[in-house]
Amino acid sequence: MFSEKLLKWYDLFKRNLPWRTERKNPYFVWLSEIMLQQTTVATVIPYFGRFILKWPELKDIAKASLDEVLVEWQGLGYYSRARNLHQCAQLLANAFPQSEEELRILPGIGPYTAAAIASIAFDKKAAAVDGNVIRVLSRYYALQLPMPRKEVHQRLKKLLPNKRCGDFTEALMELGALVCRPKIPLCEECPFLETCKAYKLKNVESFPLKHLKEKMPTRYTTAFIICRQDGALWLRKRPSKGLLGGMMEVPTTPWIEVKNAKQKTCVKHTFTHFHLEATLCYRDKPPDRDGLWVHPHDFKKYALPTVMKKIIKAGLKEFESVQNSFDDAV
DNA sequence: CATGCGTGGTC
DNA sequence: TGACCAAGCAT
Repeated sequence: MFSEKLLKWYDLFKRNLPWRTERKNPYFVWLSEIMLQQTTVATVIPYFGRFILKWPELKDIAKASLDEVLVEWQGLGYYSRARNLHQCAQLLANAFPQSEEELRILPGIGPYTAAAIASIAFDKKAAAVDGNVIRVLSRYYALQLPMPRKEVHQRLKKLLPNKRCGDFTEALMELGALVCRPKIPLCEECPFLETCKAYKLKNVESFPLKHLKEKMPTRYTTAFIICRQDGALWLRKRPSKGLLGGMMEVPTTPWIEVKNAKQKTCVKHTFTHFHLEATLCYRDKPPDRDGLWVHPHDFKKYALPTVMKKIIKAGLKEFESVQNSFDDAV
């Protein structure tokens, strides 16, 4: 029996992760699942710890402002998750629904997360299909489909146990993360070594089929380091939707795919679907009224995405050396 | 259904 | 250094 063998393995090898508490905490499960979307466990752990320290329960984060949530989320990426998290907390305020169907309609909760919360937090019989599960079952059944998600979902439903559904969901993902890894899978340590079709075919790593990706374009911009005599920097808030929605930034020229030959790239950063190269430009007066002065000491009060932290760091460093050489000269 | 949406680690 | 990857969702 698939589920029995998997659960036996899980009991022996599961990790102690901060959201895996003895008594199931739906708030912890929800928060961790949102954070773990497209994000590694190692990256999530410190963020999760800070969130539950600041907001121990759902009702606590429900009282927080979006800006407060974005400040704690800064650096984690995919900022729409933070906006949806905040909205979801406000909608619920008190408690989570327990069915996959009711969870599914909440902001930021899609098919995977709904099934994951229903099973992990409430032990409902729900099939949670994520990247791990697609990889594990694509290999186990040697699925040659280019888009195996639907097929994997059908197969997974038939594998679900009647007891310990939550553990089963976590176990399958844990197997994918620790043993049935994308690269260099540890097949010798896998409980399904003898029944895995991909292993029998001796090409485990070729599953699931990966489609070639288009090369990412590079966009170019000039970022303005607008620094006042007292060291304060001019920042503004980005529009609430889209790329880095609701986060703070230094003013920049439009990000376009045309390189200005004369300018020298100071900061490079890669986003989901393009590279960015930024040139720095120094000013002492803001271009308009859209923004505010922020002292470096107060940066932590504002939600700055990693790309802007890089630009500001490079900008202030450069500014300092310019100032110092000026000071030396006089 | 394809595209937009971050970041840090790894090889 | 750069390409690829990691517990998806919204539109």
